[in-house]
Amino acid sequence: MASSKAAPAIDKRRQILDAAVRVFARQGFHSTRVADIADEAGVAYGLVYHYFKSKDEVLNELFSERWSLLLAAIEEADGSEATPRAKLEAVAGFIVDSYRHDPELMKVIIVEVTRAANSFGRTHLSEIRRAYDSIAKIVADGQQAGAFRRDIDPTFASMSFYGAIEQQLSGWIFELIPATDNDFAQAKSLVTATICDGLEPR
Amino acid sequence: MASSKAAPAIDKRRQILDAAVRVFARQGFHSTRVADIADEAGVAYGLVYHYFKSKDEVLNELFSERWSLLLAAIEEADGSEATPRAKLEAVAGFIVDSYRHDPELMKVIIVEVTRAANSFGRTHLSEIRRAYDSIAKIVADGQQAGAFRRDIDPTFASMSFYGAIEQQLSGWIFELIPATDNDFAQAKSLVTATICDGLEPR
DNA sequence: GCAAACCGATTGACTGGTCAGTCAGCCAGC
DNA sequence: GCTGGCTGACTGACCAGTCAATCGGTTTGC
Repeated sequence: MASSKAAPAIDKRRQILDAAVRVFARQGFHSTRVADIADEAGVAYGLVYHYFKSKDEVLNELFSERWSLLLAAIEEADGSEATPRAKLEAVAGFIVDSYRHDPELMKVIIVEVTRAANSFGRTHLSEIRRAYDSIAKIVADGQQAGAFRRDIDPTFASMSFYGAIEQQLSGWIFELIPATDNDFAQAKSLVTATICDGLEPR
Repeated sequence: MASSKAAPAIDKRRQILDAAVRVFARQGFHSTRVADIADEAGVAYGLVYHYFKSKDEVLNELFSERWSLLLAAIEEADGSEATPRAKLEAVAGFIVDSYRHDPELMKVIIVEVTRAANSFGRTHLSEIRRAYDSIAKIVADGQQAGAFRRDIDPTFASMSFYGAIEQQLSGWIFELIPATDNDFAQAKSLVTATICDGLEPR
């Protein structure tokens, strides 16, 4: 082969993960056979089990890789000097950009984990919760600083904010609403505008 | 037996549907065996196939029964003389009450259909979309009437509104947030307050 | 009245097909 | 010639859906 020395092991592992994203996005986790992943990756069936304990572990790895980035992004926004509103906008922006950058991966994460209460959602509940909690903290600090009204529970606001964004992504995933670069750009500011300013005129 | 003439057929069918809700809610659709449904309903395995073409059809029936009520409720709200904001509040109220009244059924519908893009979501996409569209219409009419600002796309607002509510239900379903009668009552008004007034003080 | 034919509801053992995961060995590079 | 990444045929378990048989109530014929 062309590549001679660099550990091919890591390449193959990555190859399998990337292939899994494509196949999971196309067929969904449940109707994906391990053979489909191996085929898509161009490796032998058994190699999947060389790198991963099970089919589940492939999905777990995909989720954890990405979710940790999201958690880091939220915490970075929270730690910044920006206004609470700008912090929320940064979070929304990160999520939208994640989708723009790799829609298939985000589709898999949302459809198979985040929204799958009975299967993988259970497994990753604590990681998912951490995201909600961090967003709630941004809101609570905003209330403390007088930037947000105090009669809305921060946890509640956090769920609404995250729910609104995820529903947008779902709309794109389901192809219920158009998903052009322009829509992505709009979504970032509109989510924040809706949640912070409200639908009623000021 | 005590009951003599009334068709027991219909009872058994209902019995199977009700049992299916419980089992689906407990184990999820995918890890539910048809035998589990039959056992829970106290009927023979084969009877499930007497009343339903397949395991899928049981879930389809459960979804359609409930979703048609939701669509009717949204359209009734839309047709009323209330303010746009009150219409949204009525929709939120209906959904929250649905959960309060039968959390297991709502759990099944949300987890297995509404949020399952790759399986049943696909099948029922047009029914789901109809709900989003009806909510968008309420928003659009509100904009027309000057009650809502016009720089937020009605489809976008509809997704945010519905997403915020569904995320609340998900929080209850996942047991991430408390679900007392008081929380239900609060949620109804807070969703509308958040979406219509926004987080920032007026 | 009564029995026989009838018929839909009900039963549950069985089958065919599907896959996740195993494992015995191959071979490329050192 | 050894090591470990790599191969893919194989197996055991699982389960949706089938179907032949039974049950129990109703109708028909006399």
